[in-house]
Formats: sequence, structure tokens, C-alpha cells
Amino acid sequence: MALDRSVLRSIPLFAAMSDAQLDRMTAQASARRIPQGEAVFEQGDSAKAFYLLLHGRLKVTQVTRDGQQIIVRVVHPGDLFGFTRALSRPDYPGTATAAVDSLVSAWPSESWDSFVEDNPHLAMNAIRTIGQRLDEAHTRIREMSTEEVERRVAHAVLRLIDQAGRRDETGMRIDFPISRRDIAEMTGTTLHTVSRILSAWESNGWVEGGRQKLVVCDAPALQRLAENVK
Amino acid sequence: MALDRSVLRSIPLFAAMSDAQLDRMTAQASARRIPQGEAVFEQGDSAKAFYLLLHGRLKVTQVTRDGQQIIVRVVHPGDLFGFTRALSRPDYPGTATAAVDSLVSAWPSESWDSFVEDNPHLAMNAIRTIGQRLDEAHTRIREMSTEEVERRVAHAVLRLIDQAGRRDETGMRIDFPISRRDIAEMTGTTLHTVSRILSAWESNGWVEGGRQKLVVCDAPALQRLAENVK
DNA sequence: CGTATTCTTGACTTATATCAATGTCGGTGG
DNA sequence: CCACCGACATTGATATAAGTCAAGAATACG
Repeated sequence: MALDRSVLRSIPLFAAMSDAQLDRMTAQASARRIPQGEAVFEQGDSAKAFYLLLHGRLKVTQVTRDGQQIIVRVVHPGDLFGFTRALSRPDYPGTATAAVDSLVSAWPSESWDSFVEDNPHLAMNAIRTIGQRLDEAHTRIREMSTEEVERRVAHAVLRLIDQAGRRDETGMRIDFPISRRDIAEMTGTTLHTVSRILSAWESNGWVEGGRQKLVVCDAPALQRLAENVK
Repeated sequence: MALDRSVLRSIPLFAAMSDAQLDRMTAQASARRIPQGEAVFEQGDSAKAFYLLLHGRLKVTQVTRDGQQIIVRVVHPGDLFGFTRALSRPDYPGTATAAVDSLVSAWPSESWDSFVEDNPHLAMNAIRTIGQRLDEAHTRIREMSTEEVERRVAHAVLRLIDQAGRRDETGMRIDFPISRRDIAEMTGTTLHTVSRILSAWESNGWVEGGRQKLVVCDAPALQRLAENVK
């Protein structure tokens, strides 16, 4: 499936590229539909391509050898993902699964180097992108080291609202299906504990829960909980 | 203090650069001695420079607003650090403290872009370096989410031995002063728990402890503990 | 030497996991 | 269209890993 250059132009990462450069990129791109629940690639697969999420939402997970799963990150529209070749890794470190029907654009891994040479800005942007992810990872490490579960969950939920919030009658809703288990796997706890916490919040009127759904009614309250320096 | 190009040449990051390129880099570099316990820069300082550790060992720490400290990483000789400008951050996200007397080379942050343009390989290398750090961060997140403290400590100690191990009469010794508190701050636990764990290991003959010192006598035993899929 | 870190060890507390049971929703197929 | 099944969620009871509190010992350092 072909790809229009205007689609890329709207992504910040490509905003500064010339028409010619964009055309060279789209020439090698192929678009792919990923139905909900399907994986773009699996942990350990050899990295044949790198991707851009055009539409939808992905969860990147890793499983430990004893079968425990964690969610490494959520991929939002406009994010590059799976550009593991840039990190000189032969395989994907995690599995990218579509949380909703999604649309991705794929490029062969080999093209990465030539793209970077063709457009040094791309390299700069890539560094910045990975740098931000590193920052996020450190934030998460800091939270897991120093904060108790309830505050970690508050932080995670606020981040999701920030990245994927959508207005709704009663508040801001997380705009893709997310289970208690998902939240547990993002915060290093169990679905039971998450469920208890959300129940408590719900009876405070801070959130509204539901099957694979979460609406935040009182973000400031969560903020206070998350920030609160006891 | 000036810098010789042969010093840089020995660092993998610069190995592939031409004499001319290296000279352009050394021209703008200045070397600086950091005595044990002093900081190269502090968290929140504006990022005036980026650095290369030539000799010694640094601990990069962050403090949370309520005063808890964590060790983000250990900087080893040959590592670039503080190149936060590449990530388009105006300030340093952590404090870099010398664990032993150290020697660093500093470049003004503004030079980063011109260096990258001068040598695209540097950009590629930088991406790879940050990518590795991101990987390490994810590993740590995974460990903190799924493993109990003793295994996390085992992993951390093995990593330190790997990166900073030095032969010693009784085994491999961590080649810089490291306290129980440091290990606790690297693994998200308390110095008490670390102390108990190391005491237990010592009575098994796996390690030999001491004030700010740690020698691993039986790495395979730790490996087994760390890997063991119960 | 005395003073200050760093480390050890014990007793107690608590947050959170684990175990177990039940409830609820939503899609599938009869 | 309804009934059933499987996935998801809730909630209680119990167990336990690891944190907190407290005191003292060992080591380094000025």
C-alpha cells in the first residue's frame, strides 16, 4: 500500500524535510493495517523494518523468561518505533501489539543509514526522541524506587491522560482500551492492587472505571496524590 | 589544560575519526581534574558543556523533591556523559559525582551540533550509545517490576563486576569505593536490606564485604541466584 | 584519640502480593 | 434474541518480603 507525502509532512519528525526528501522516503515505505490484538512484530524477531505509527495505538511489551509480562511503553500516533537497527541490535527487544485497529508505515531497516545521511536532521531528531524515552525510563525507575504503588499508579494514569486523553461527558477518558492488568504491568504491581486503588478513587469521585476503560473526573486530585510530598 | 589526540583515539567512539577531525575536537576541549567526592555538575545546572570520562569513576544521581536519592548510572572511563544538549534539554537531569579522583574532558555544549555535522559517524555512535542506555534502563525497570530484592542486588553486583571488576587475591573486586547505601540506591531498596543480603552471601562464601568495598568470590553462585527461574 | 561515617543486627510494622471466591460485562453461536 | 462462555473486574482473608525503628560495633579520618 502506497503512502502520501502529506501524511508524513504532518509528523513533527518530518516537518522540516523537503518534498524531494519526503518522496525518497515514501518511495520505500509501505503501509500496513494491524487489527486490534495483532502484533506488528514480536520480541526476538529479526528487525527487518522500522515503523511509524500513523493511526491507532500500540502497546510494547516484554516477557521475562519466567513468563511475567511488562508494558515497556505505549506508542502513540506520530511515534517512530522498532528502529532497533539504529541501536545496532539485530532483533526487536519487545512485542508491539495493536490496542485498537492501527495503521503503520514500514521501511526496510537497511534504509535507516541512507535516510540519516540524506537528512542529518533526522539523526538529530532521532537522538532527541531516544533521549526523551531515556528520560521517561529514568522517571519510571525513580518512581519505582521511591514511591509507593498508589502514587505510581496516579502518575501512570496522569501520563496516559496527557498522551491519550479525550474529552468525555464526565471527564477525560483514556482513548484506547486499557485493562487493570495493563496498568499493573506499567507500574510494576498486580491487577488486584490496581483494582483496589481504582475502586477507592472511584468512591472519591476522582475517576470512573469500567471494563477496559478509565475516565478521570478530577485530575487535580490525582495530581495532588501523585505530587504529595508526605 | 590541553588534550592530546592520542587520548581520544583510544576511545571506541572516536576510533574511526581522522587526525584532522580529532584535532578539531581537541582544539575545543579542556581537561579537568575532579577530586573524589566533588561533582562535575549538579542536577538542574544549565548544561554548558558535555563531557568524556578519561579516568576515574563517577556516580550519576538524582534526588526526588522529598530528598530521596537514586543512582541513575555509573560512568566508566571512555563514556560520554552530560551531552544533554543533544537531547535538547537546557539542564542536567542529574548530579555527576566522582567516586574516586577522576579526569574528564569537557566541550562547550554549542560545539555538539557542529561536531555531529563534521562527523556523521559521531551521531550514529551517539544514537547507539543512548540506545544502549535505554536498553539498560528497560532492563532495570523489568527487574524492579518482576524480581525480588535479592535477585536485583545480585544482578546489580554482577553488572558492576562486569564493568568495573578487577582481580584480587580472593576474587573479583569492584574497582571503586561503593557503599551499601550506593547499592541500595541502584536497586531501589534500603541499605539495611542490602546489608542483610550481603551478610548472608558472605556467610555462604560468595562475597567478601567491607567498608565501601565488595569482592565477589563466587560469581557463578550469584549468577545462579540472579537467573534462577523459581 | 575522639568524632563521624559506614555497617551490622534485632524486633517490629506494614504495604502489597498471593490465594480464593464471586460477580459482571460483551461477544458468539445456537 | 437469548444463553452461554471467556475475559475482565471486584473484594475479602491471609501471608510475607522488605521497610522502619533502634541500638551498637567497626572502621576511617582529622
